[in-house]
Parts: sequence; structure tokens; C-alpha cells
Amino acid sequence: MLTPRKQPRQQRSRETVAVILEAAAQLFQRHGYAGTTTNKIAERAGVSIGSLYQYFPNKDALLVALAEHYLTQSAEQVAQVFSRAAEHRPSLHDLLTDLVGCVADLHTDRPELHRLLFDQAPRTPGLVTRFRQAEQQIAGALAGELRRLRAGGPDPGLSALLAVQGIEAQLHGALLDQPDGRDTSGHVQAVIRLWHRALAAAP
Amino acid sequence: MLTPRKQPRQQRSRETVAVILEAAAQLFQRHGYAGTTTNKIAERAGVSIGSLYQYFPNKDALLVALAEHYLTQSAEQVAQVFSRAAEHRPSLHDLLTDLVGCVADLHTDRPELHRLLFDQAPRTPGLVTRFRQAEQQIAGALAGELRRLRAGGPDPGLSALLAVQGIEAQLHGALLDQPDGRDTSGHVQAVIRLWHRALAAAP
DNA sequence: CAATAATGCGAGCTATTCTCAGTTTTCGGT
DNA sequence: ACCGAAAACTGAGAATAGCTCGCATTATTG
Repeated sequence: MLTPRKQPRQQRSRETVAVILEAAAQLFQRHGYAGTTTNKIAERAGVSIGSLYQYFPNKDALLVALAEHYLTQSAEQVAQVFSRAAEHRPSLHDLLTDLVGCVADLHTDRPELHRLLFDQAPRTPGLVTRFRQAEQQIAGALAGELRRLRAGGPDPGLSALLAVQGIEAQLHGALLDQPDGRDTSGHVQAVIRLWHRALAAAP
Repeated sequence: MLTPRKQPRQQRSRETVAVILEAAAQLFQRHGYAGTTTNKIAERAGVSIGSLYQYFPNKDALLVALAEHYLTQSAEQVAQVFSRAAEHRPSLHDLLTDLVGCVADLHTDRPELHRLLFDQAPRTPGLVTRFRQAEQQIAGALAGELRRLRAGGPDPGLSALLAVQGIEAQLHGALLDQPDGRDTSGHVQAVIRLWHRALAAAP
């Protein structure tokens, strides 16, 4: 059990949950996951440790809750890219520019939070699945666009999945563990060019 | 300090270190990192907890030592791919087949160990750097081959880095967090095809 | 064969997660 | 307004895991 312990019913307790999550986010970002104790989180939130454990069965559950929130928000951003695409039917290059730009923004908007969740995700069972889900959802949408553009080769579904996985890894490497001396915008441009060549329909 | 506490000088202590690492590897793989206590490791290794902490300053150091060993071994495997390439000067497609196959083997040979290290790496400061180093080293070698083949576009160095990051992420997703219903060898083939299109010299 | 250095030992100190019995606050019905 | 029940809150402390330190044992050196 990672999320469900007790559902807050009254207004008071909903605020308690919110203030706990806010405190957790701040302390995790400042001192890292291991460097933050649940007692400190409760203290900072101005509630007792008992209240914290009334809504979160363990420390990991705090992380899962933060990730849930973050992933939902991210999914909305990416969904907008595809709803724009459905309307304007852009070229492959324009679509990739939009998509890669969006994912890059997700990294740079709140880099600490992004890194925190990404770093902790692998060791928290539920989170890996959740991340993969988001990945597949985006890949599904991308696959649709590739079919419209007659791009992505014989198996657009698979190509789309590989593209999503690749783009995420490349941008993560570029924006969060920056190899020294490379300029960011050139890096992003290179990612777009590369995927354009990989996915473009044969001429 | 993550590695250096005391250097084992006598034969006896070198065996102690070896048996501790062996026990750590087994227990980490069986019960996960968090699910393994240092006391259990010492017990399984047949040494006292004090001896363990004489050579490893903390629990993370055990992980770093295992990673060090694994990365060295992996680097050798990949180096062989490029020394073969230097001799036979293969086509881009053959080179990619060899490289991707090699990286895939690294994932499937000891999947538990690979996943363990990969999952824990992000939260262990020294390990991230160490992984990125390995990545850049491989990218450097690949960049050389791309230049020979006049492939990889205007900046073969950057293209090579993106390729290495992408391939690792895609194979990791395919082999360790398998999306249901996809066959593995087809997946690997798709990765090769995709990178061939992305990197091939314009005709 | 001392004297010295290296290695090994494990009870217990410290810090952290999480529980639980009891108190306070809110809510619904009369 | 009042009361009983449910929800929310509290914090001492149980349980556990990482790690230390003083001392015992084994190897090396001169």
C-alpha cells in the first residue's frame, strides 16, 4: 500500500494533507530524499508526526503523491502539443520541434523537482510503472501523428515508443547532467534534427 | 568519502573484502538495496559488522564498489566492439548491429545486477558521474567511427553522444521493463534500423 | 621472540521510521 | 443548543538499522 491509508473527508484534513505535501516537496528538494526525515517534514508542516502517518503510510508514499501530481501536470502539457497538432496538422519537423520543446520545458521549469522524482522513481516500485504508463500514452499519441504523416517506418507504434524513450533520456542528459561546454539550445536542435532523420518518410 | 577507508594489505583481508562484496551482491539482488541490512551482509559473508565497516565507510560504498567492477567489465566489452571495428572497418549498419548487440548483452547477462546499479545510481552522487564518464567514453569512440564513415551529420561528436544515451535508454526499457506483448529481438532490430536512418550519411 | 602493525570482533550508541492509546475537534440529528 | 459518534490530531516510545569504538587476535618485521 503506497497511497491509500485514510481519505481526508473534512476541509481541515484536506488542508493538512496539502501542507504536508508542500513541506515534503520543499525539504526533499533542499536536502534530498535520504537527507529529509519524516519528523522534520511534520515539524515544518506544523502538524504532529502522527497526523502525517494518518494520510501517508510511509515515507515513499509522500514521494508517490508528489510524482502523481507532477506527472498529471506534465501529461496535460504534452496533451496540448497533440491537440494543437490535431488542429493544425503540422509537418513532422514542426511537430518534433513542438514536442521536444515541450519536454525540454518540463525539465527546465522545476529542475530540482524533476530530478528528485526521476532519481527516486526507479527504487519505488509503483513509480516505475507510473512513469512507463505516461511514456506509453505519449508514444500512442505520437504514433497516430506518424501514421498521418506516413512516417516512422513499418511499425510506427514501436518507432514512437523508441522516440519518446530516446528524447527523454537525451534531454535529461543535456539539461540535468549537463556535459560541460555544450550549449543547450544547440543540443536541443540536434535532438530535433536527429529524430527528424530517424522518423521521416522515405522520399 | 565513498571508497577509501583502509586498503587491505594482507592476503587475509583481501579475501575478506571479496567475500563481503560477494555477499552484498547476492543480498542486494535478492532483497533489493533498502531490504538488505549491513548486518545481514556481514553475517552472510561470515565476518563481523566491524570488519565490514573497516573497508567500506558506509552502505553506499558497497554499491559503488560493485558498480566500479561492473562498469570496468562493461567498458571492456564495448571496447572490443570498437577494436574489431578498427580492424575490419565495417559499414555503419554492421557497426550498429555489433554495438547494439553488445549493449543488449550487457543488459541480459545479469539483469538483476544491471537493474540494481542502474536504479540506485541516481541517488548515489559519485555513481552518476561515473556512469556519464562511461557514456562519454563510448560516445567518443563512436564519434571516431562516424567520422570515418562520413556519417552523423555536421557534429558527429554530439550525434554519437545522443545515440549512446538513446540506445541505452531504449534497450533498458525493452529488456528490463518490458512492455507486454513485444518480442525482444524485433525490438532490438528496430533500434538498429532507427539509428541507422538517423546517422547514415546523406546519399 | 618481542614489538609493532594489521585485521577482526560485537555490544551498544544514535538516528529514523512508524505505532497506538488517548485527546480534541467537527458533524448530523433532535 | 445539546449530545453522541466519527473524524482528526497528538507525541511518547517501540522497533529497527546504520555505524562506532575499545579491545582481542593474528600476521609481519628486525
